Amino acid sequence: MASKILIVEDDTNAGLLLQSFLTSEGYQAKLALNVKTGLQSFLGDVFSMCILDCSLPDGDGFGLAKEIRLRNEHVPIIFLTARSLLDDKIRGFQSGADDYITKPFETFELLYKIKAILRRSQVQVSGVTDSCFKIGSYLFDPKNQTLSSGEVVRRITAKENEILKLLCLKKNQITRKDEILIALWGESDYFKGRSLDVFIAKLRKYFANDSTIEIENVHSVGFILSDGGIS
Amino acid sequence: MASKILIVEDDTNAGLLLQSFLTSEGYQAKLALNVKTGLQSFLGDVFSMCILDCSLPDGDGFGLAKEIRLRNEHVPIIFLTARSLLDDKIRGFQSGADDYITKPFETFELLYKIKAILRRSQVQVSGVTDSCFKIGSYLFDPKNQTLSSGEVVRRITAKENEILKLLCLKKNQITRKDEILIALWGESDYFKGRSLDVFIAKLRKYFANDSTIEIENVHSVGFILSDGGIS
DNA sequence: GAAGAACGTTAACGAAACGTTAAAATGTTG
DNA sequence: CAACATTTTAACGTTTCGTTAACGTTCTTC
Repeated sequence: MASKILIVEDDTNAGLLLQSFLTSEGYQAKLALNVKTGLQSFLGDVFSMCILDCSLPDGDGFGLAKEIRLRNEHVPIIFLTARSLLDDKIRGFQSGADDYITKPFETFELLYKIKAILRRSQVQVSGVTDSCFKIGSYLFDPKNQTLSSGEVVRRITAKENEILKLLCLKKNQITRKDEILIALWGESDYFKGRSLDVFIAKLRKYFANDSTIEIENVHSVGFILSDGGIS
Repeated sequence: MASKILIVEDDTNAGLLLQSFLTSEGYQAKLALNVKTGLQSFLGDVFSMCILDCSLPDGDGFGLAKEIRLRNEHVPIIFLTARSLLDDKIRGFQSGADDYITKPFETFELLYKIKAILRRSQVQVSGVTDSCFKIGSYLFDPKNQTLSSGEVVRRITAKENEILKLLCLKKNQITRKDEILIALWGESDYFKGRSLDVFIAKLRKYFANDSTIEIENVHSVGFILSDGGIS
């Protein structure tokens, strides 16, 4: 699975160029144009690395780095500095950055830096990344039993967690009812079935804000979790 | 315990200057003047990081880096390049370097790079080494069984220590209850579980002064130690 | 379109889990 | 063994979660 990299850069030209370069190198690059959407993007997915411009229209990269650090202690952060001012570099490192690169930069230089940093942080990320599901605007972390949307993190119960995990493993496909019942209760009778219905209702409520997410029922067969978007 | 840094640099002036600077910053710096003594030094001790000059009298830093990599997959390597040639940088990264810095350099810039790289490589081995954990405003030293806040040092008991260590290793993540029970008692029954609850209550009391620290319960699953950061 | 089965949702109940304090048991040290 | 520290058990109040019941809606079949 390709590493996801978040780019926050207000210069659209430079941003798109960087994005297409990283994509061509086998990464999955997401571009945001300001602090606000940058943070939103960060909260809405799991990234292996962030590349932040120092100066942004609605603030600066340093503040954004701190916000990101608050939420994730380990994700590597690289700064893009227009000037090679020592002061900028130091501010970057103090905000929790791992490295910086001065514009204009040689793309291969950036690529090698990215590789070096990812190599070092891979062990860290791999444990968390593979276990997260993106469901519409929500992020589901079955390991921690959390369902987060932007700033809001909701901790769900063990049973809800197990059911949602099964639904996610077959996203956009039918998850058979008896399959869930056997997996969670070890047996499949009328009452367990009703219990499952209650849990489905609860999950639907959690996703009520996002109209693209649906848990459809397939009569007397099972349920389908679907979100309109591309995962 | 100071981090040991190996410097391999043939320009004695620059080498000594760098050595004394790093020493003044609290590191333990060893200086070697060529590839041969550099490798000897590396093999004769354990270093947290290597800083290599590109051009050396009896070879170059790239070859040395490869030799070092052969023996240690993980030790961070920083190159000093006289020129800012892209080619040199790429050769450096290909030899397994983590970063480079062009001479003449601002010492503080190097210092921050060193800090950033050490921070990242320390996290990796944190599961192995019994280093200290930072928990909010507290410092937890599992080796000495101490929990200190400012001037105040409290010695905690063996069981408290073990439990807190497990929680710290998974900070902001769920530590499963049965995992703790098996690790400490070798079995997981009702009474051991109640005992664990008592210890959790004690730990909570120790952290009562710092409202950012929480030991949350995840019903029938386990506990989460968190200090302000959002998981 | 009528009847029965399956589903959607809400609320209430009770069992199990948890939080905390104190006392009893166990271990340690001089 | 005596004084002390540590751990376990007991006890009691509080919280949480899963199940069930109840009632309404939708779907399927004849």
